[in-house]
Formats: sequence, C-alpha cells, structure tokens
Amino acid sequence: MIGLVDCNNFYVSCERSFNPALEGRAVVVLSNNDGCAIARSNEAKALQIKMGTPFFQLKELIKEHDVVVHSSNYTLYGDMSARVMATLGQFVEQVEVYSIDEAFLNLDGYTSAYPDLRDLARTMRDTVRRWTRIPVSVGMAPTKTLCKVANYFAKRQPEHDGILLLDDPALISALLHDLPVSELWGVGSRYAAMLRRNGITTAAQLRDAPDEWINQTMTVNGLRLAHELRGFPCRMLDLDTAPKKAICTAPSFGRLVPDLNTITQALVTHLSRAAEKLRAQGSAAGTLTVFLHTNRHRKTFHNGLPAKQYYNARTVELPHPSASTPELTGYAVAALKSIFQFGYEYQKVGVMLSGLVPASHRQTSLLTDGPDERLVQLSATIDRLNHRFGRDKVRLAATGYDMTWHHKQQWMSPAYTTRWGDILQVC
DNA sequence: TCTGGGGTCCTAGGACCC
DNA sequence: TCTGGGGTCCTAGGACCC
Repeated sequence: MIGLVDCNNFYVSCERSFNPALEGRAVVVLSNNDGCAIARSNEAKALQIKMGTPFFQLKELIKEHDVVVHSSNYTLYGDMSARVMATLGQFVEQVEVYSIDEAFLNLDGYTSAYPDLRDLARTMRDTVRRWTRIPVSVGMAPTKTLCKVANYFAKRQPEHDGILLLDDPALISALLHDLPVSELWGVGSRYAAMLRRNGITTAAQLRDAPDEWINQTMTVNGLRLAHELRGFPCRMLDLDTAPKKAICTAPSFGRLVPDLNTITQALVTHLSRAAEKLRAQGSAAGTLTVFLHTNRHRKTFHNGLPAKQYYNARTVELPHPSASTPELTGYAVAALKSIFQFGYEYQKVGVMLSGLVPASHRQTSLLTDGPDERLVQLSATIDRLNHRFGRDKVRLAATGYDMTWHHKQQWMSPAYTTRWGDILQVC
C-alpha cells in the first residue's frame, strides 16, 4: 500500500500559517513577476479564479471581493515544505518527496501498528497541522496513480474528511467511472483532447481500453497509467534524489528591456544563480545555452503598430566541464552578443547548464588546458560567504548596479522562518 | 538484377508534471 | 500596459560502429 500526502492550497496555507487573519478569506498567490494566480484559497476558487489566470485580468474581481494578494515567497514555501516532509518522516521510514507540496509514502508493514491505515493518516495529518499549521489530504491505494485518484476525491468529497483509503475494487471502479480522464496523473490537455475524440471521457474507459491501442497513441507512459488504474504498480517509490541533469534560470524582466548592457547584467545574475545550484549538487556543466526573447503575448505597440517578435538561442560546448561562475560568464556573454539584435524590446534572457558531470571526476581535454583550479576555489569561497552573510553579498561586478530590470514582487510576505530580521513578533 | 545484421549515441520534438 | 519557472521522460530518425 502506498500513501500520498498532498498539502492543500500549499502556498496560500504557508501565508496563512504566519498570518491567521487570512483564514476564511479569499487569498491568491501570484507567480514570479506577479504574473499569474498560481495558488488560491478555497474562497478564491469559489470566486471562479482559475489556476494560471493573468493577474491583470483579475484586478476588478480582486477589488470587488477584497481578495488578499501575495507575491511568491519561495524561501518561505521551501522551508515550510522541508518541515512538513520532516514531520512525515517521523511516522514513515520511506518518504519520496515528489514536489514542494506532495510526498509518497511506503505504507507496507504499518498495518500491525495501525490495523486501519486511516488512523495512521489521521495521526500524520493532525501532527503536520499542529507543527506547521499546513492542512493536508491523504490518499492511500495500491499504486501511485490510484493514490492520486484517492487524493482527488479526499479533497472534494466532504464525507472523507480529507482521508481516503482505496482498498476495495468495487469502490475504486465506482470512483473511476466518476473521474474525468483529464484529471488523471499523466493526462494533459493534448492527450485529453485526443482521448475525447476517441470517445474516452472517464478514467474507467481508459482503464478498459485495449493495451495495444493505448501503447500506440500514448506510448508506454499511457500503458503504465492504465496498468496502475487496474491496480498493478508500474511506478515505484523513488527514494534516492538523483542529481539534476540540467539547470535552467530564466526569470522575466520586471519591464521590457531593449539594450544589451542591461540584458548582459541580467544574464550574469541568472548565470550566477544557476552556477550556485550547479555547485550545490556537486556538478560541473559541459554545455551552456543562452536564449533571449521578446514578449510573445504582445501583439501591438502603444502606437498600434504590430510588435516585432524575436527569439534566438546559442548553445556552446565548453572545452572542459566547468562550475566556475567567472569562467561560465565569459562563454555566456559571448553567446549573448552573438544572438542579440538591436531594435527589439526583450522580455527575458535565460541560461541553461547541461551536460552535467560530477565535479570531482570530470573528463579533461587532451588539447586544451584544464579548468583553472583557483577559479573553482574562488567560487566555492564566495558560496560560503554568501551562505553566511546573505545572497549576493559577494558577486561579479558584471551583474551591475541597475536594479530596475529585476522581476516584480510587490506583495511579498517576510521570510518568517529563514531571516533573523523577519521573525514574527507577537505583541 | 543483386546490396547484412545488430547495435549505440545524439538530437529535436512532443508529451507531461508541479 | 500587465500573461511564471524549472524540470522529466519517451520516440523517431539520423549518424555511426563493428
């Protein structure tokens, strides 16, 4: 038996955790750059605020219904997530942290202590609530996909009180008949449309479709999904956290930017962040990609003329894998210069590091010099300084002093749990 | 006219996830 | 005016190997 613990409206719940005045109110949390609504309280969902709606389209509704708005505070959410996961680890040995707000649990072997697994689920839920104030739902079933189904109904059918155990084939079948196929884990909008064209609208219909047809139309992933719906596990618990294969940093500018100088400063800033992540997982990058583009949503300029669009990218194979910010910067800036075009208003510049190898044993080149070890040491030292004294306390001069291009975060809550100066004071 | 068999690796594109 | 960011996996097809 597997369990899935899913935090309800996680980002909103994190905000509420430190600001109880938000309880019972419509609250939305915006994406980076205050662009779209990406988390909503139940009260906000009731106002028909949909996931991913652009903020500017919501402004009237928000004013009318006095909706509370927050910018994304990933420092807070990441720390709260770690606390929730650590709490789950107090009860269950094998915890797969699947995303910032979800974890799969291996529940095999717990029925001696908890003959009814719902009692274990209740204990976990209540403890998480007490220790973090985050509300969670728990789905339990023989496969991960059915856990997702269990969680879906646990959240939506009040009689389950947030906890649903799927151990009865008749119950599973009844729920799958009621579940739109588009809600299944692994069915996105494209597959949902294709399935609808083929007369499949419920999860039960997909479960009962012929294997060969599923394999042809949805590849082996679809086949695994169907088998999991039938109760045969195809997705195992993944307990070791493999290092990332690529690291990408590409936040939008807070305004449109036309000039190469500013874009270069942004690029070096993004690259510094990506290289920090690279070193944190002990990797070096063999390949670097820089990309640059205008705002594709923009159809016309202020003067009504059609907006000119531009997208370009340049990939560079490095002579040897590198984790040094100054060294990577040289290649990135050169790549940017080669694709930058004058005469556009840009929305974003981004960098992707790929071809990642362990920094400790990388392949050296026969024909070129190896990495400059002093630069590697320098980056490691700067990471330690910044970790101790705060982000970007030491940075490359090429990141500049112009802060006007930085993304917007107008309604940011404090870093309650990770910054001394932001600790909540209760008077 | 006739032209092997069995592989690996890489990439682009397409799907998905939260 | 204003529309997020960061990932994964799978497949087909091409280049190449012995």
